[in-house]
Amino acid sequence: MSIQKIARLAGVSVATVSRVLNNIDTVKAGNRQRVLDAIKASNYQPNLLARQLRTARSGMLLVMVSNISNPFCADVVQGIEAEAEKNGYRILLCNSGSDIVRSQSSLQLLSGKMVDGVISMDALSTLPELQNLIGDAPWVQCAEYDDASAVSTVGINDIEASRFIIDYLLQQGRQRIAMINHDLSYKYANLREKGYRERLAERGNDYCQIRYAAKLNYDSGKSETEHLLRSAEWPDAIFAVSDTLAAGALSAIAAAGLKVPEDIAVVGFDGTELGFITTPQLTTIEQPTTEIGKQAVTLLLRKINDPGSKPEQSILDWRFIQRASA
Amino acid sequence: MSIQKIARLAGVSVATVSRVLNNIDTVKAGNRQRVLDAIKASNYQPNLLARQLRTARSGMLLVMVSNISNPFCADVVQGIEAEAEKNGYRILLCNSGSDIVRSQSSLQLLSGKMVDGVISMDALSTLPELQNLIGDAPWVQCAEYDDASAVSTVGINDIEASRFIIDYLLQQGRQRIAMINHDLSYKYANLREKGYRERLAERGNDYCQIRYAAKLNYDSGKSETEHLLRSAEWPDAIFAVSDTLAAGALSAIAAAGLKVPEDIAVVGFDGTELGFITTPQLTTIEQPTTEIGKQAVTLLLRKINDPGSKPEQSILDWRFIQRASA
DNA sequence: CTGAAAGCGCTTACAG
DNA sequence: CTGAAAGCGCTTACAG
Repeated sequence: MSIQKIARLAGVSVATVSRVLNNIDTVKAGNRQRVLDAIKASNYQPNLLARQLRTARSGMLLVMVSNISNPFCADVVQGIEAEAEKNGYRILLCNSGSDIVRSQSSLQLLSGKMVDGVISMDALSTLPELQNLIGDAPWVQCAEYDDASAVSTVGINDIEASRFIIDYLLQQGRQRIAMINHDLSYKYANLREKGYRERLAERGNDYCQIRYAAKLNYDSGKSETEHLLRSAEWPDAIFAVSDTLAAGALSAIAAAGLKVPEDIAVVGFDGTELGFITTPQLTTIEQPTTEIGKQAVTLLLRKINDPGSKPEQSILDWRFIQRASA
Repeated sequence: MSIQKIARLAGVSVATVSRVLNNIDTVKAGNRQRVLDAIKASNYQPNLLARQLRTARSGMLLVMVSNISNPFCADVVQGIEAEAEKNGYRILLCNSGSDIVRSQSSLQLLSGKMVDGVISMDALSTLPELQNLIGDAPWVQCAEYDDASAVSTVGINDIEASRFIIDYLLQQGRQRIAMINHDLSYKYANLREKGYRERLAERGNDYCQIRYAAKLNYDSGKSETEHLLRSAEWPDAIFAVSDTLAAGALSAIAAAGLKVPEDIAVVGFDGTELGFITTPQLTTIEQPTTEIGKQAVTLLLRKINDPGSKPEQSILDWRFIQRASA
């Protein structure tokens, strides 16, 4: 079923059908009605491929996340969706699983003109293989950074947040603060680790133990904590870079027969709903999650509408939330 | 940058460039190399819109979920992705938020030929507005059913699982079993409620209280439980149709100063990781989550490759998991 | 082994 | 207010 057949059915030209489809009001009422009738009668649906090929505009934004199971990601996506919708854009979500082949395949949607721009929450900038797929297409990094700053980014000041946590834990009298970090290919992981190391050094504390979680989930948090508990010198506090990891840490600690926060304090990161579900509830850094998503869309649309505009860096505020775990 | 320009650069016809792009091996080595060089030199990326318009095949599957924040959905999606990837397909995820306008917009990807088929985890079949968008395009309902059975479905036997839970709770001596269900526009919600009602009636138990959660999340579970606790006759057991709701129930019960399972037993549904995170850990029904996703893809591809084939209903096994909450 | 040409289904100046 | 025609960027018989 094509515009051709509708035109034939309605006894008008394809141009007129197209005008009706696009709500161009120069069409005479009678003709409009006949087209509308023909469309209804034949259950015609316009071919988006043809339309977008012609107009070179898709109205779709690609969102690449490494892992939708992480509630933080899901919350950011919600912000993205809300703002995109408000501006007449639709979201396509791709779960990269941090897999380069899958990321590559997703980005073909961009280079292949199926989407108008991309918001990524993954460590793409470290992957030169992907650069030529992105080219200078509209792109913003969300809750992650790009060193070259050739791309717009939105996030929080990770170093400061990290330093704040260390200060807080030291103030509570903790002596041996361990960190459960994410893969260092993520820039935010570097920054949070920097804050951790710097602040401990400044305070003359030389206990420093860092584990790197393969994934930001409960299981990784649990097994990395088990590692920490097997080490010679136990930590008396754990700073996990995501609430999901922190939830895993709590489990491991409980399974070892230890108490939180008495024996070991645990601090999470993100401020997701998980912080209410765990026992004890999580002390954590709250990110302005949906706001990050909204801001990302704003920056992306600015770039789409004015391709010549300069990349922008947007830094939003975080908030420390004290609950029972530390 | 188009195939035309590459052809000009390489001094061959567009047909030859196309052949190189599609790995058709009739191209003479010299020409192939010149095309490859031209592609590299100009960082050419094929336009997917044009290709797919021409071939009428996209290699993409649309997955519609009502809420990616639900870990059950995320797990099913993982199964879908794995199986799709194995068959050379790529996934596009759309988060409908149970919003009809958004669902409609997503389904245009199907009617607009941008994807080859759709797997939905949402209650679409109850929405006649969407039927004409789907038409007879390849479609499978995942963890949800269609009465007309004009569509393939994959899921578990919800009635049986529900009856099992009731039996278990009665056996434990529970007298007043309440249910926190989801919106009845979901067929699975109907089935589980049917199991609940039927079994209670069969056992001569006439306490029956049902709350309907607006969303399958922690917050809804919590507030519906608060409602239950305000009612005249408190339940001594709560059957929640998802682990997320059950997690909310646990919070509300703890906040009311009551103990689980001593005062109130709680049973969840799905068998997600959340069941390990809550305190106490959740007694729940485990669904074969990733398997459901894989099976959905299998059925969908069968339909795509043989459009004339009949819809199939696939019923997988569930498992009762006893943990501390009931 | 290769190229000219048709065509996928749209939109959009342009002319009337 | 409307239609004929060009063209978006590909693929694919067809002829050579």
